[in-house]
Amino acid sequence: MSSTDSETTDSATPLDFIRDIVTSDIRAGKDAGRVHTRFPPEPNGYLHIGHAKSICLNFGVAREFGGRCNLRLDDTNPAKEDTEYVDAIQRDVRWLGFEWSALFYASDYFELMYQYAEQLIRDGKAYVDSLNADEMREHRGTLTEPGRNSPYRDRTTEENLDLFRRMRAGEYPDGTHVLRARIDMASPNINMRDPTLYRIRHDDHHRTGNAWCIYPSYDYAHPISDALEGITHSLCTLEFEDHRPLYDWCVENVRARAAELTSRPRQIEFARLNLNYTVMSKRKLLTLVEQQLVNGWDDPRMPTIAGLRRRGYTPEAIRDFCSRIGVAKKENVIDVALLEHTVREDLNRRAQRALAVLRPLKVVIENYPEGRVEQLNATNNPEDASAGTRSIPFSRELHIEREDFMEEPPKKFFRLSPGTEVRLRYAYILKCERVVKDTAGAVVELRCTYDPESLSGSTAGRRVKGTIHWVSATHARDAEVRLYDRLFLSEDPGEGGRDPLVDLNPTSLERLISVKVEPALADADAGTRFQFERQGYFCVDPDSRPEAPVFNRTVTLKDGWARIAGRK
RNA sequence: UGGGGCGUGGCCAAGCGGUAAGGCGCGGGACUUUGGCUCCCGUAUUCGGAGGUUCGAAUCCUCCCGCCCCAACCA
Repeated sequence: MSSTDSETTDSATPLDFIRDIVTSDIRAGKDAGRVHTRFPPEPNGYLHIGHAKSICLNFGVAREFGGRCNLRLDDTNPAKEDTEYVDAIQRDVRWLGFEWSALFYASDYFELMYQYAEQLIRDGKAYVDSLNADEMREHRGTLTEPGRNSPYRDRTTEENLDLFRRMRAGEYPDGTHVLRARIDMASPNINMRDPTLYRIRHDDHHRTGNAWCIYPSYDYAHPISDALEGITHSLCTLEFEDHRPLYDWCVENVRARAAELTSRPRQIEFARLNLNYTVMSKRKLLTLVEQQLVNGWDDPRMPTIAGLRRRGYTPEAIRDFCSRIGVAKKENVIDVALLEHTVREDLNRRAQRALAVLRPLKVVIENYPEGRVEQLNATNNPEDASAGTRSIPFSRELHIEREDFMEEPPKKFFRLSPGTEVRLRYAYILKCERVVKDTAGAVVELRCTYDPESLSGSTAGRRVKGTIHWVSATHARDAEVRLYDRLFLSEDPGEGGRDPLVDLNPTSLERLISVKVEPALADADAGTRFQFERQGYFCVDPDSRPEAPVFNRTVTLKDGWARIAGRK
């Protein structure tokens, strides 16, 4: 396996308990020193940032130890799965910078799994049960009481085989029979109380069509898939810890009769990622999409890989995030500020700078000649000299940011107010002489003067406290900007079992439709990222057209002024 | 009242018997034509609690407390 993106930008991956285990396994000569992992998503939704943690772990471990990592679509439940999802999953894994050693589907193994199941029956390790779901639940017992054997538990091998074959042949409707492992109905581990191996589902499968009407359960399909692929370390999340004895049971009992299964994969569990102000379950994300509370799986407010991509996140930032959060067994809730920090850090060194005025306020420079236009020199990226410079037009009428002017400024306000001066970025020092208001008293225009001797870079050496961005009114292009805020107001949406939807942030999306941007911006391709100086990082949305450019705000810049102002 | 896990600063996380790394966040300062970036400095006398072993314990032992997961023919 390999990584398609530069790895040098990622900070060194720290060791964690899983890498410790792999290291000692190699040292002990297990699996002849082979390391083989797999990333096994179910194609029933889009991948999210939590999956990114698993992807980075599985592909990362394989890469670091010279091993392999498969992508396996765990498609054992036709009712929920769809090819749209299998395509999206592959696209997102690749975009994150990983390439699988091999691509498999659990459904590739349906015939083999079926044969193994028949062998289990012949070995007396599985039986067909004809209890319905309710009856099965009653027989299962409770957390503190053992279960009771099903009256069908002691059917003969011949009867079980016959029934199972007829299940496959489609002779029975959904829910009438299941194949169960014969383990121990009194086990203190409920997962070992004769778990279901196969159920009847007369559903078309996205890959196998109508070839099957019985489908293996996760608990049966997963260990066998791992064993068939020669997986050595099967990494999954904590909630499967209780399933490990069953995982081992399947591997052992199937291996005993299947010479081709040479490997004995080991399941290791780690804590899934949780992010504050975010929901992470595919079920909840599906609800947001279906109820149209967001604009699809790739809505920039979604924690999906597709959403983050459209929002302007880079694969490098996401990988860096995943390496910083660590891998452990402790339940965790990562502060979304860490995710934001990793994009800022990445984009700060990569994104070209630009001037854009989100909420324009008109400025007329009374002592600047009418009709005159100067081309001023601007730095494309102060963090990267090779990014070069560009020229931007300056003229008598400008737009500045409304919030950069205050008629009655508080102390420490270093921007524009009546009678004060600011530097116009890359241009001159500007002084506010007069405020023009409409009949309602709202400020509609500023009449200003400039200091012709103060051009940026000149030797005048005069300094003012503040610098603001601007754009020439006659040259500016109009654009739409979409400002995103967190989707949920609560740090823990749905906390205490309430509906997470009541925690939705009603203003998570704000569209600004008359943003003024410097001319060159309008022609940028979808996906291009910029820093709008003093504002944040923005990314050209796929909806963007040259005559109607659209930018998504990826993340704001850190705002020291907001912090100071907020204290008062 | 069963079983499986987990408890180190606000959030993560190293640590594996020799005297608490690092990151994010937060606070202060320097620098600054982005109130960005960068750079300094500060931020756990203590590791869920109580006992015990030891010259020495976050690390070993005992008991206790708290939190999470498991009773789908989901994964």
